[in-house]
Amino acid sequence: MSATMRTATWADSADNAANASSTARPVKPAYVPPHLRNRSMAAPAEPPSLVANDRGLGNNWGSSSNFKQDFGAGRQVGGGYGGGGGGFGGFNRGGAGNGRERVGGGGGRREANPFENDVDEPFTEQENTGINFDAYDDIPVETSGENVPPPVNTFAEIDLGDALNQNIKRCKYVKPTPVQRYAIPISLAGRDLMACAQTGSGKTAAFCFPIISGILTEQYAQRPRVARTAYPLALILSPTRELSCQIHDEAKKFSYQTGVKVVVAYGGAPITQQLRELERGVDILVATPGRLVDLLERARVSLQMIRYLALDEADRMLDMGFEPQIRKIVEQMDMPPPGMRQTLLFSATFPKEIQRLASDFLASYIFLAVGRVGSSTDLIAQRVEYVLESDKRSHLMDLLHAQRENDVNGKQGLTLVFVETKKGADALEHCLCVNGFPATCIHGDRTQQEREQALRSFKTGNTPILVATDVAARGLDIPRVAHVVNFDLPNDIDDYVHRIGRTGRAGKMGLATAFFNDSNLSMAKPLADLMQEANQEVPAWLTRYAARTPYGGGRNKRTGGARFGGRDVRKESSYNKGNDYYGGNGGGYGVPASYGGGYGQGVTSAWD
DNA sequence: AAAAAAG
Repeated sequence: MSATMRTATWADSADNAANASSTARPVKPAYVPPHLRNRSMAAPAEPPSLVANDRGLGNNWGSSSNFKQDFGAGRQVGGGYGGGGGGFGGFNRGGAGNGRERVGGGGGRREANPFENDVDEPFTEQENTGINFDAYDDIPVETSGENVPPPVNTFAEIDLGDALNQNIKRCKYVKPTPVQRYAIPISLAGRDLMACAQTGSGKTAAFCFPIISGILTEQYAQRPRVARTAYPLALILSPTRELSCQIHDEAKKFSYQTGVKVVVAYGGAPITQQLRELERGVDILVATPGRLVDLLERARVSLQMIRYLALDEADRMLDMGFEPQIRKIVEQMDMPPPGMRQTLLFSATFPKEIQRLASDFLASYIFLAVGRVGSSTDLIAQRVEYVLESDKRSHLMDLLHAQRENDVNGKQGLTLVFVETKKGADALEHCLCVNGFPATCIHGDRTQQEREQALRSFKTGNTPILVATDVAARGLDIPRVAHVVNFDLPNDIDDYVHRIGRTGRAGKMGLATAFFNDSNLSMAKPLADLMQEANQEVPAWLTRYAARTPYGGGRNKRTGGARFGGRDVRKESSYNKGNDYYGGNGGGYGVPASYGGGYGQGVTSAWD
């Protein structure tokens, strides 16, 4: 891919300049912005106490390098050290002392301020205030299970600790989202959780807050000191590299100045840097399954100290064939069994396979189902247009052109264009660029660096058009996507729902346009049904196609009633008896009989 | 059939 091929000719010179500078910027997770590099270099003689304050660890503790000095970095401290948490007064308020001393020993590197990057975002809170928080109140939520802790209405009601509360403020979170209102108290109560919710609903914070808070407040046994092996306390698994990066970025914000160390590991990037990060100590490890298995086999990571396990986008991971690797990680390595760890399982859909995973990985769990923020029902306007294959490109450019005319205050709304194949993505991107539309693309054949660069360039608005395969369909939270174009419709209505879910996020309106032609016949009925349910105008021609298409329309999971059939699977399994580490709960897996029929059409349509 | 992910 030559650079010129990806250079837009249409954007004005200022845009081009911005584009060039942005794309030249390295975007690896460990990237330290220049101003921070300068700062740490400019302050070599910074007094230890100031460093300690910076880490939020209280006045008496001294710098981490002092810590090393006083207690010997490589020495086994032994049982007597157990008092360390209290003895260092102020260190996380009586907490995790010895467990995190590896982290403290991390060499006194100054923690980069993860919020500094927010300034780089051209779209600031000014626009974020446009979030329609009232929309949250309409989101349907269901919980089930034994002794479900009541939801909270404000962050203040939850005791997350000062440091975390401050980071919540820095994140400008005003009010917990529905999934946070329910999931945080459940997790803080130590319960396992099976949650049906999508990214964009505030899911990441929902599982990060309790994990960070737990790491800060609980005592942990001394972590073993095997050379070059990292012992994280929490593991967060996600299906794609970009999603792992995104979770890592957020988790770093949430754990800023808490001393809790977050590390990300994923494929496609050089492993050496990740190994170095791991050696510096890790409390929370965010990873894609493949790279983690690699690290486990190299014995560079051990899971024996895991207290928290979170699986994000579990259905997606199964779709991608990760089940063997996930089972290996969770069941066949040295991870503590259910009940000895706290497990949080998140999935946008809830098919049988996920239920089975839940019964295998969770102990006495609480089930939580949350409707989408800005579900297709209300916040996404859906259009379908009949476009011949040969007309798609010019039709897309017409749309993009019209969109440009409509732009208010000079800012180009972001447009995400989904295509079926990687080759198709490259070709369309090239076509758009040649015709003066600033586009980039993301798919699995691009290098990880190119992928991250494309995403960044898109997010910042430098390249307001992103052509993508399904790598970007789920989970990625890209604010300000104004328009999702299904240039090629997927063959599965679920994929369609996920794709259009990239817009209309956080209570803002979104537009989704689909190009339909005779190669999409199998989608006619599911699409028409979905749009109908979402109170969208269904074109008469689509209704006619839908009527003509044989029932079922391909593998249409939405018509299947097997969503909750998994309950039986759970009953059949006898894991329950043997693994009930909670003792008192008598094996209640707690999905109520009433659950199956409990949802309105509009709600299920957002999940299935 | 295509996409994603370990190298």
